[in-house]
Amino acid sequence: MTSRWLVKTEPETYSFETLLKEKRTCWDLVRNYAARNNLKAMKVGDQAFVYHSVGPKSIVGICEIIKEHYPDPKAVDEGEPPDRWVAVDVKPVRKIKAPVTLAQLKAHKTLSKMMLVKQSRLSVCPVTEAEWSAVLVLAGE
DNA sequence: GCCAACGTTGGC
DNA sequence: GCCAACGTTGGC
Repeated sequence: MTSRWLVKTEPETYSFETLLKEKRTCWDLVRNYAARNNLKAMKVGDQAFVYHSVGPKSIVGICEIIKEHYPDPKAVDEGEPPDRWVAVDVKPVRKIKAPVTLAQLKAHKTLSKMMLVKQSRLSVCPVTEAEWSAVLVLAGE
């Protein structure tokens, strides 16, 4: 049973375009327990929307989990216990046809209830199957 | 740049 | 273990 997710990133730090170029990356630096728990629940093969949290705030693409959670190396470098913060590895799947903005999500009956909208501070959040397909519709797919 | 909402910390 | 104070984040 695969699940759907949404991960946020600041395009200046790490954009979806960079992921497309690099082909895979370590999704690290999550420092929030709720988000961390979501990372831990991710399985290989799960897909996630990639959301740019600055600039035009919008969902821009899809990535896939290729390695399940392991200790975040940067957190360990900083002296954190290895079981505290985790990272996963992801690869890009594709760019979506048209980015879906936060404003669009808020205006949508189903998507306005998304955890991304409700709990804006959560950087890794689950997406339901219904939300997943509704976003793709807005993306023109 | 401001302010509201949320998370985390620390004192009791 | 609770709650107030503080710090940080994110939307506008």
